Amino acid sequence: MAEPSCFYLTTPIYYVNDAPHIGHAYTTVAADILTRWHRQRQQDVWFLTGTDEHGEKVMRTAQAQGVAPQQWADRLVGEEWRPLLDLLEIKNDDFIRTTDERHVVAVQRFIQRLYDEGQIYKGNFEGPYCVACEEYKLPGDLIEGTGDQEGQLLCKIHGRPVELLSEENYFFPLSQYGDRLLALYEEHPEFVQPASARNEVIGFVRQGLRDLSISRSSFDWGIELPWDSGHVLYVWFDALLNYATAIGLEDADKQAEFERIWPASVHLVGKDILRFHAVIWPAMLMAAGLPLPETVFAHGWLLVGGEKMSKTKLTGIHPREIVEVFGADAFRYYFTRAVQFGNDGSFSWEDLSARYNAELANGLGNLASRVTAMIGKYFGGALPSVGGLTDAEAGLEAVAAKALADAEAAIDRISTTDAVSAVWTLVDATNQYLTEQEPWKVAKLPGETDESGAGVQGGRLATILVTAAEALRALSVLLNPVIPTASAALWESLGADGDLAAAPLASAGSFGHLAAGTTVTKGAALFPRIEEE
RNA sequence: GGGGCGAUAGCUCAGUCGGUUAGAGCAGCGGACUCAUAAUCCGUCGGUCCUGGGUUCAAGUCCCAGUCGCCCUACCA
Repeated sequence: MAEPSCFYLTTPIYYVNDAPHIGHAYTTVAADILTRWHRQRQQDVWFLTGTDEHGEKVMRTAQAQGVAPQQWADRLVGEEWRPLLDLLEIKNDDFIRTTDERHVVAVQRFIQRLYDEGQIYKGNFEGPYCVACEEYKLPGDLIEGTGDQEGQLLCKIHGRPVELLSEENYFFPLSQYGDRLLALYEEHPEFVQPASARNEVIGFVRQGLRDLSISRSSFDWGIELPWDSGHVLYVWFDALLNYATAIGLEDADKQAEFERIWPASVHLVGKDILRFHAVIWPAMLMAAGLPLPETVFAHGWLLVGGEKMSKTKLTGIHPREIVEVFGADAFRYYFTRAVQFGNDGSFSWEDLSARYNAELANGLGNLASRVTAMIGKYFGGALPSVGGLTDAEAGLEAVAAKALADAEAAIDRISTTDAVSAVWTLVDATNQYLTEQEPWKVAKLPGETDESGAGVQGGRLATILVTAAEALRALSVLLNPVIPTASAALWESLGADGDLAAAPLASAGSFGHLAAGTTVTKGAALFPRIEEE
């Protein structure tokens, strides 16, 4: 695969029906880690997130709260969705709302163009409608009535007879795209990832596609069809277009920007909305003659107590609950490390707490602490000059090189979990290196310290501590995409040169970057131990 | 009804193309060490790879049938 000129990654736009939970945060964090990683490679990156605000559900929720839909959306975006980004240290380049003027205008132009080209037709949608559900049902959602209701079809959920209703709608001929979509999946196996998601999509498309009703006339909270003000656009058709409208689709003034950024490198989605992204979205783009995204990546769910987290089952957890106790870095680290990206994974407070203490506090935090403390103790906080290197130093540097290479490869296959695992080998190897080299004992050997007890430049003690400090420098670069706050603190305490964000990722694969004489300070604990409450 | 995913150590999970004695982390147990956030390091205990068939020189891995769990089936990451 050719390296794209711009790494363009999107999260789904989140439905403003309710406040975020850790599942939404999980997606956003993964997206942030991937884009920060590419930026650390000094690559051109664009990272988009935002909110999906139209549709019947938002309208109803707003009504229930006694406010206009726009007010409701404004409130949730202002009080919940935007603050979530700050809470989690998300570094997005843009935030689009489907109620943004730029989006509405571009969507109308886009849909008008398809209409003018004859790619949208008017038809009758007729089907069994459940009044209680307020929606059309599929044959599979119905059961045969018995007794008094013999011969009637009943809604599976409500057990009451459905009515045959018809509605005049506009349709997108999705059924015509089946073959082209299957060819796409075949020719570009990377288009839908992971493989399990790809199989699911292929199986679904092989069953045959139905044309998609893309307008609604029963409510008005949506984007009006420009040629028929009695209809609003189906919310998914509206929502999917955000990925393109945000960067200038259908905007003559932003043509250059659009061409620079599009197509998307990765659309990150939860597996529940995979079909929209892997079936409808490419079909829409094909209809418009636009280049297709490279990859739609479906990740798994966070399970609580073995089940998909859900508000209705009271297992929804607000990200704030975790961040307030453990911090944003820990949130970002934990979900990345503990849940294999692409699979479902269990969340529990016990596991979070255990990993925080074992890996962040005892592993990385304590390592930083012991190294900076010894440089303070033996060298007054001034990094000494190295002496002769042994196999042990070369060995540790080799671990750093391999950690970098493995992590890079993992990021390229969108496995943030594997990337962090690879990086962590350097944390473990450095702790091990110190245990084996025993600098505290070396400090007592003759010739390693002068009369005042200060370490000697270029001695064995100096070499060990500089090597450990170099490993820490590499770690702060490698971990910057994952735990930016702690990485910055570590970088700072090492007195490393320049801006951490500007430190090329490649520099983490080798030692010798810290200048002798650099001031090393033992700062506050990166991850203070959190005792059980 | 149709479809997908999963089941591997007490817990959470890896396991590539079928290939030696099935791995990691945590928890447990034993030891070493004292620079450090009661930390770190080493060793060790621990498995009916869901069940039953099949293919194969060889199956956690492939095929068939089943059990259990979760989910999708067109508006929840």
